[in-house]
Amino acid sequence: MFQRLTDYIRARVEADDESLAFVLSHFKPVKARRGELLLNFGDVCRYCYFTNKGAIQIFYLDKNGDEATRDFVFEGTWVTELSSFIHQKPAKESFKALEPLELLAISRDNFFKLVEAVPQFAHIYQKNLELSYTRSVERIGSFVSMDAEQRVRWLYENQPHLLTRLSNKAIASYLGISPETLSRMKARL
Amino acid sequence: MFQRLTDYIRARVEADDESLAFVLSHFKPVKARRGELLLNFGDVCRYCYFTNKGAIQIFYLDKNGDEATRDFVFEGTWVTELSSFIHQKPAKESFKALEPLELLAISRDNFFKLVEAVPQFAHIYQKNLELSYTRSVERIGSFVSMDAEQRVRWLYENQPHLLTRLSNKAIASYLGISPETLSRMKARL
DNA sequence: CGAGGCCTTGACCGCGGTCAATGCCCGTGG
DNA sequence: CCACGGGCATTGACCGCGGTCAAGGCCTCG
Repeated sequence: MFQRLTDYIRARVEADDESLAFVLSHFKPVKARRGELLLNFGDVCRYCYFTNKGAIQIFYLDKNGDEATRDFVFEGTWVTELSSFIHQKPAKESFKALEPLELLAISRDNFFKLVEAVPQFAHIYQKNLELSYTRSVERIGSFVSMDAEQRVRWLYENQPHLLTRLSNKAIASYLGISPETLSRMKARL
Repeated sequence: MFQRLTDYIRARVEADDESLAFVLSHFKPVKARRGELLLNFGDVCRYCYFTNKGAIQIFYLDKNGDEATRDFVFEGTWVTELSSFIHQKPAKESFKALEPLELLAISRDNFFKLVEAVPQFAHIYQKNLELSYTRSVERIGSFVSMDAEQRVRWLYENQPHLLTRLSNKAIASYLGISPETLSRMKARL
């Protein structure tokens, strides 16, 4: 249950058994079925999750009620609606299980207690913020500087694993294009 | 010269005079003229800047060689190409002075030395990462879930100060639309 | 003054969205 | 075991949002 998170931590920081156990003790296992909503926009995001297994779609609803994907999350990474999580205010995004999920959940208070108390945990948090921010910046760049075809090419070259694991519909909404357009472009490449 | 940064720090953390002076001693003043490039994509981003005065455009070049704006930065905030700054590898973005600039620059090594040595500085860095990431996430949401008109409206409602301070051309490239389209939409609102 | 850049407006066009039809896959129940 | 239904992928036809091109006016700065 905690094996993956243990490996994750040990791969990133030096941690004695006691600190590690202390950190792990603040997480509790959570499961979700395919299609289940982990977070519904409008609700407060009470937890930060470490993903043991599965795939999650983070999305907005556009004016037509269609899902507009902000990001995907897979095993070995974290997921939370940071703004909602930090300030415990209503979330603007929703999380949906695209596959059966095994997660480890930690509450806001416990999370920041660990950040204060365990320097290694603060370090992991900092590195994650840096990485998440850097990825977001790249993604913004793709929207302001590329057209639909260039973004599809970019996905093929930089995130090919997404193509094999996710539905066309999900990928299209991630690229900000319609499923039909993605289908046509795949046929042309 | 250091007044604004001093105020900025004091407003965010408790810091004795000695720590504060220690932090400030790692920054050096930099000026730039309107139109000057602070960073050219392909070069390594050697500094993180605190903006005392002025406005900066962070942009990519699209396939036509036009500027595609990832973000704007004004006095009282930080600017760096984080990925390039951390790993000292070539930057994908460029920075341009839209107004005469007064900056305070700190090198990568000094920056992370302060993060390690001064808890208050680490805290400010963490809060900034959280805020920057949160803003980026919102911006990605605007691209996947809104059309051009909705993004213009969003700008009017959430960032009206941009409209008075920046050229239409710059704002259009920030919204991912052409200057002509922005001009037409402004006429209709 | 003149040159260059920006804003605005009009005319045109093409990328990509929408709508609809078809076929496939797969889960569910008779 | 097969029939049925729902969701997704694909393809074609059509259309509209927004980009491109061009012209004219204005402002700034050399």
